[in-house]
This record gives sequence, structure tokens and C-alpha cells, in this order.
Amino acid sequence: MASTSNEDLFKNIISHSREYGFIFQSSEIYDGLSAVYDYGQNGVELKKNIRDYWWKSMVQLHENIVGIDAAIFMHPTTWKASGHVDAFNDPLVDNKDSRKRYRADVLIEDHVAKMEAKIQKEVEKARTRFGDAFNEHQFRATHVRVLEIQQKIDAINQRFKTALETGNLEEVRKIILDLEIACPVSGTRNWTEVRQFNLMFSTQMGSVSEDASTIYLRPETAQGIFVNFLNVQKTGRMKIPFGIAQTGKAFRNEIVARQFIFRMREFEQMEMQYFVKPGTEMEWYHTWKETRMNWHRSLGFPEGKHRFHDHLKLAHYANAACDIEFEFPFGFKELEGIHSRTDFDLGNHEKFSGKKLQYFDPDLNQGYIPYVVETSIGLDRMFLAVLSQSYHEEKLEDGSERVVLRIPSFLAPVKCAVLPLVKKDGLPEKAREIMDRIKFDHLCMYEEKDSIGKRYRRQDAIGTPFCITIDHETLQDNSVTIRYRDTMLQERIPVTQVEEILMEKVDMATPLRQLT
RNA sequence: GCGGUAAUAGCUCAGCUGGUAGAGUGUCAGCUUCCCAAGCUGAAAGUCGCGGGUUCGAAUCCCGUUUACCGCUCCA
Repeated sequence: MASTSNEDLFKNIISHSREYGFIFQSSEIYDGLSAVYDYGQNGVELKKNIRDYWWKSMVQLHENIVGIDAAIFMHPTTWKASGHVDAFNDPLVDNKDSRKRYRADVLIEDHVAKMEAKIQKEVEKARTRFGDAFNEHQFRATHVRVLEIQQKIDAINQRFKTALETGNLEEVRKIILDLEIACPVSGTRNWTEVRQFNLMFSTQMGSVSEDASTIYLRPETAQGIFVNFLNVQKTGRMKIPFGIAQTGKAFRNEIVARQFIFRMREFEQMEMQYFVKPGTEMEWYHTWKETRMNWHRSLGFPEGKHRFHDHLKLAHYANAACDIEFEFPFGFKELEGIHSRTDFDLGNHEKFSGKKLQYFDPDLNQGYIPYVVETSIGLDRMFLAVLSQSYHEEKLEDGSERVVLRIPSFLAPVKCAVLPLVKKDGLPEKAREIMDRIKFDHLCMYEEKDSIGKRYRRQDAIGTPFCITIDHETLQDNSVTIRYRDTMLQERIPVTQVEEILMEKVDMATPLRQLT
């Protein structure tokens, strides 16, 4: 990386992933859609393999963890209970000069508070003047100046209330302008439009009554697990502690969405909620921190690419939280979150649904709402981590250059390329024969065009770990050349060994074994 | 969201102060080739991001818009 800055490197990774069919911008022919991306023919394979590796490590390797696939649409009350509806419903406004962002309602309320302070000042003045004979109620009802201010306050409040209720944000802005509210930082009244920041995308379901028809696209997959807690626990006869895993799309209407696929409006999460006995959550929190870090390390990336970042400021529902950060080309950023979520979610769903969401503990002979330890990883971020860690621009001994993706073999989109050395003398037919044998176990690619060197480089560029080359010798003694992506070394092996070698080197079971 | 920069063939870019678009590479077809991208022949490919304006004439100047990148801001 001596000659290439990290910024250039990241740009190269982005254009490489487009050029070789990993990531395309959404709706590109219509100039794209901001912060939405599509996975291409190689991207979808890599993404699927990462998802599989996660799924196997969580569900297949833990007898007490099972998976579900909950719908993206959920009953609207779900998001009331989770806190998502109320927490993200604020009208926002920016001051163009100071570039500070404010909640429009807070600006107006602060202004009203100042006016009320004026009244209070008059009241206090009068109180000292009249002494014991002072009747505050009467004073407020009769004093001309106080009445005047109070009328203004009432008018503002009424106007503001109506504006909010009708969702008239332009009116909210007019109120701010009419009140001549200035930015405390810049002192100017140069305001942007008032915007409602909605975290959640909404849509309509059916054509029935107004309230019930607005539904949201889930901003996190976790709630699908919480609302199914009892279903899974009962039908699976799960005993605490146990976990429910899920992968799936989530949607967030981010204000600023940037850095390629790092922050997208539509993205995929891989989450596992682990239900534990209250009081044991910290123990499990630490266990899962370690388990998840081991999973990341099992990919064989260099030491020091991952680190923990403990949260000091905790969300209202958590009593411990940390991130696993990865060193992307643009710095250390959050890849996975591990949160001790207490009984906040299940407790709230119990409250809102009126259904008892408890686990009966036979040891204690009583029921309780379990505590939850969550592991939540962004699949797209993981994809970006693998891609940026694998991408290498190399200068070879002969002076030429190659771009190679050193993707861990078991995650590579294409496992093996089958290449006849030349396109004649029966070599293509022989190659097809071999291809037809191994294609049932692995995604393979057959190529006969261009020189063998070109074909090797093309496979390097998409991260194919092995190339099998068929030459004239193959026709005589059934031996082939296997060529390794990372070292570019070649070996002569009997064709009968191809399947065996492939199976050993790309099988997901090998890295999974390291995890236990 | 604010400010700055950019957008021309799949990719990397050239196109000077306005005169009807070009290279390298890649792609495709064929020939050649016994192991690491650069041999030969031929072909396809762009209403110059989009919309408007100025002009006899706009890839080029002006305005708007979309998308991306950088900085700021935000991030339950």
C-alpha cells in the first residue's frame, strides 16, 4: 500500500467490485437510487457463503439455537412496543449558517418558555410590591401586559398544535420565522425547510380503516424474533438458555447514507437473540463477545484488524453493549454489535399485547421474563470487510501486475475453474467431462477462450482459489494441473484426486471445526 | 441536510478559448498458441448523467436536477 493511499485503494475496490460483477448500483440505468445497491453474479455467491458460514456456526453448531424467518411486515404495534415509533418522530430544521440541526418543536417550545419567564418576572415584581395581599391568580387574570403575553403564548401553542396534527411542516417553519427565532450559535434566522425524520419506511396494507392500514418495513429483524419467542420456545421445547437466529433484510431511512455498501437504506442483518435467566446476562454477554470475536478471527485475517469498542453511553434498553470493529480502508468501523438488552423488549411486548411472554423455570418453580443477549452483525458490512481485506494489487517478478482477491477458499464465489489448455485436439471435451463430475458439489466455471495466462488472471480477479488445467498429457495418463490462486504455484495430480482435494480445501466444515 | 469536487465506449481517460466524438484496454467472431494478461485479422459498442437556457451551432458557456466522492453534521 506504499504507492496507493487508503482512499485510492477503497475507490479501486469499489470499481473492481462493479467491474467483476460483485456490486452494482441500484437502478443504474435511471441514474441510480441513493444508498441502494444490487449484488451481481459473483456478489450474490460471496454473500450467500458468508451467510451460510454464520448460520452454520450459530444454528448447526449450537444445539440450543434454532433459526426462524419472520416476515418483514409486522403488526404496527410491534414498533410502538419496541420504541421505534416514538423515538423517531421529530421535526428537524437546520440553520444554514451555523450548520447546526435542531428539533423544530424544541425551538418553539424554548421560545414559549422565554415568554412564560417574562410573565413570571412580572408576577414576582408584583409580589414584592403588594406583599401579603398579593393574589397571583387575580393578577394573572387582570394584568394587561401579562394577559397580552399569555394570549400570544396560547396563539402560538394552538397554531403549533394544529400544524403538528395536520403534519404541516411548512407551517412549522413559518412559526419559527414569525417568532423571529434565531440560531443560538450563528444568531441568524437562515433556516432550511422543516423535515420529518422518519427512520422507518411505511406503506399501506389493504384498503381498510386508516390506522390499521399503515405498516412499516422493519428497521431491525430482532422484533420478529421477540414476537415469536413463545412460539419457538413451546413448539421446540426449548429450555433456557436458548437462542433464536435470523437473517434478513431491514430498512432504515438514513439521513446520510454513505461509504458504498457500509451504510445502505436496505440492508441485511444476521441476528441471534439469546434468552437467559435474569442475573446471568453478564456472564452470557461476555461469553458471546468472545464467541463472536473467534468467529471473525477464524477467517484468518491479520491480527489487529478487529477490536472491541465498549459503549459507555448505553441505550435505554441495554445494561451492557459493545461493538466488534473492523479496520476498513476508511478506518475502524462497527461490524457487529453485542448488546445485553435486559427484559426490555419482551417486557414491552407483554405490556402492549397483553399476552404473557414468560418462561416457566422448573428449577425455580416460577415464571419470569427472560433477559436477552443479542449478537447482531451486518451481512453487507461483513461482505465489505471480506472484500476489502481480500483485495490485493500485486507486482509480480516479471514486472507485470495482477489484481487478486484472496478470499478464504470456503467463501469464494467460484470454487474452481476448469480450463482446457487449448481449444482443440479433444481437450475441451475432456475438460467438459471433468466439469460434469465436479459441478454437483461446487460452483465451477468452464472457460476455453484466450490464452491460459489471461484465464488465470480473470479467475484471480474474482477470487477463484483453484484452476484445473487439461492438456495433452491428460488425454494419455489422466493427470491435470492444479494451480493455486494465492501462490500461483502448479501441481500435477491424477484427475481422480481433483474431487478429493477440492472437497478438503473448500469445505466449510474445516473452518467450522476450529470454532468448537 | 449544508459546503466543495466530479460525471464522455464495459473500464481508464483525451477532447485547448463553442464548429456534428477519439485513444488505450476490455468485449465478441475467427486464426495462432503445450501453462501466467500484451501474436494476427475483423466486428460491435457513446443522443458526452438528465432537463432547460444562451447561440446560426453546445461534450465545451449559464441555470436546475440526479448520482458519487471529500469535509461538516447526525447515528436509538
